[in-house]
Amino acid sequence: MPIIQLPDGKKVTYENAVTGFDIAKDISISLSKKALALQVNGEYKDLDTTISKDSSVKIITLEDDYALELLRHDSAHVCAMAVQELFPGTQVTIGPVIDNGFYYDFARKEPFTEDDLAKIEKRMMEIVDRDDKTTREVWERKKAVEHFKSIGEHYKAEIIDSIPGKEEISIYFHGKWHDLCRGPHLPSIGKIGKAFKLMKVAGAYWRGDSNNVMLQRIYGTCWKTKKDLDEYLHNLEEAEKRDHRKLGKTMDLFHFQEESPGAVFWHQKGWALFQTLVEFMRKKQLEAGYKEVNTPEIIDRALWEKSGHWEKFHEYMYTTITPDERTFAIKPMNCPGHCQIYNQGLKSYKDLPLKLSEFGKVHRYEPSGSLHGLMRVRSFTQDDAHIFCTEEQITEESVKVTKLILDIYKAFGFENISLKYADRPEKRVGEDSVWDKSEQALLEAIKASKVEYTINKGEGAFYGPKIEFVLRDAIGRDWQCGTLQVDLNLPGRLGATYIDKDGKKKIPVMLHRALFGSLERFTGILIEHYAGKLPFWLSPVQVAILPISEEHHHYAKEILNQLEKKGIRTIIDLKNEKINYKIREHSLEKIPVLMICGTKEMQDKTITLRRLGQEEQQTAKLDEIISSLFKEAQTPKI
RNA sequence: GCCCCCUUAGCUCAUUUGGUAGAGCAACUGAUUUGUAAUCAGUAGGUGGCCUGUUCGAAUCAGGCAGGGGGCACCA
Repeated sequence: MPIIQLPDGKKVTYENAVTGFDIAKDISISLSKKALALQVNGEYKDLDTTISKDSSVKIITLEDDYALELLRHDSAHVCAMAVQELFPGTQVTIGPVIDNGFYYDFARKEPFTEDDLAKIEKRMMEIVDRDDKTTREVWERKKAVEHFKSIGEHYKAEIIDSIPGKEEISIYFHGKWHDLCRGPHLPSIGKIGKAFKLMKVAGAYWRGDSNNVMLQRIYGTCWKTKKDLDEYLHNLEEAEKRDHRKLGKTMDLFHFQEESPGAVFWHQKGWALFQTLVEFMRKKQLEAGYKEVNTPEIIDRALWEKSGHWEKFHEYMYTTITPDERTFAIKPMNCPGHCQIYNQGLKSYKDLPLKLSEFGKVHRYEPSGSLHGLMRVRSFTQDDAHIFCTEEQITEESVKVTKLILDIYKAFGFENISLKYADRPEKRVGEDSVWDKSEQALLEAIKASKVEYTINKGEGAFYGPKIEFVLRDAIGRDWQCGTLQVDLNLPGRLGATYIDKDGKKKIPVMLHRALFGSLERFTGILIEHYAGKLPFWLSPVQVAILPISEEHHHYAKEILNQLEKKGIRTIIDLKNEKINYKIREHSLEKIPVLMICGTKEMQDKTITLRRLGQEEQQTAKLDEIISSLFKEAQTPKI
């Protein structure tokens, strides 16, 4: 006699065990038609699940958020069905739900082509029309393994083998087609509707391990309605428009070329932006008590052996052999260099914390397939610093670093920031007592920042725990930028010491920290965040002066002169073109301020100003406008 | 690094099955001297990523290399 409690608090007593479908039907016929699945005592189940014990039950319909997951999961199955109908002999592996859709990994010798994708999608539509009923069976493990082996599904058999003994092996049938699956699923395939689309084929390693064979992954997107699907596709197009690689070209900021893969050729405008960032960071760091230094790009292999980098990372290091047959490595990190500076002269506890910062250009031979515009390069500038301090100072310094990073991010309009905290991994160096202290210190820093955080258990570096700073951009993408790591290893290896109060030599703790990480990458993030429409202070060209006709050229040049005196980055357009043309051209270049001058302005010593993306104009006295733009050009206060 | 795809004028892109390339914008020249997102006309511009092969003939077919793109793996 199960008593079913519904979300509105109502309790219904049944004589016998009931299915979710029965419950829905008892509530209303319309609900039974809309019902997709169940939530029984918080767990999601199939609609036809039999309930024999007292339970609280919610009927899931398209209105629930969870419905989207069901739709996407079923779409993955339909994709697999379509593939196996069209390409017999293809083995299925896994097909989970992901953000915005699903994927399914297949094992097949011949690659899927773009045309195949269209065919598969068409077949999926037909399968949806067929509207096969879904049923669930629980199989005995051995039988399941043998069955899947017998039909040539070796990957499935392997998956079943690896499922923990306690769990039951559930097989879902959509008509004749069946798959090992945890579920739950929609009562019938037709319920997924047609708001889905296959997006792309890609390679993916079996079980995510690069030692394994490569499977073919088909990605798809799936939504509740056609409108949602269209909106998603539209958003993708919009995101493409702000791609920094595209904008970098059209805005004349930088380029790459094949002779130096993964290294940026900064054009004048891109470099102006880059330098503005550096200036800003330099100012903020000096204010925060950092001492800026600079260390060699190329250092003898021996030092990298001592620091441990050679052993762990030499395949990612560029090296060079000089005519005197010495092997040098081009620095992939700045920390050993900073340790050398620290080591000059005897340090006292009174010198700590010592904060050495550097805009250090580092080179890492990243795997070719990982390169991606400015976001992942082989040669980049870190806004790096190392804080040498005592164990007791870790907390205070970590709090300061966290605050500095958060403040700086906010200056760029990144309000949505989260932290990832990673604690001790299995393989590590250092005393557990020091790990206790370091982890504690980082956690305190996080709590003091009052920002949302997640814990990555066991994901810390072998030399210490770390915090990673993640910011969310204007279109909701997350970027991991800043990092703060406690290092219990390197100072000892490189012989860093200080004399403590008791007169004894001790090894300092080193905090590695980067605010943006790679300045190249951060520039890319900024370009995409602002969709190329950089704020005035960052814009490589801040003002374009557009005279109406030739008789206004003289006045325009006078304005240019005054703006340049104030350090405002200005161009003047003396082309023999109509004002419409000039406005269009410089708007497309995303110059934030256009100054138009004609006869009126020339007579009144005024200027007409038009801001990017706005149609309204503002006419005012020249000196007023210049002084207000000068203020706007200053780096933001934090 | 691995899988798939791509590489044609400065940029964006055409050239259907092999018969040695074409447009728009940009550039240049001339006319026009213009009031808030493209004035008109003309000129010039290409070893079709690179190499090798098949063929009477290759942008087109095959092989190799490089770079790029989408993923996977990697990211001290």
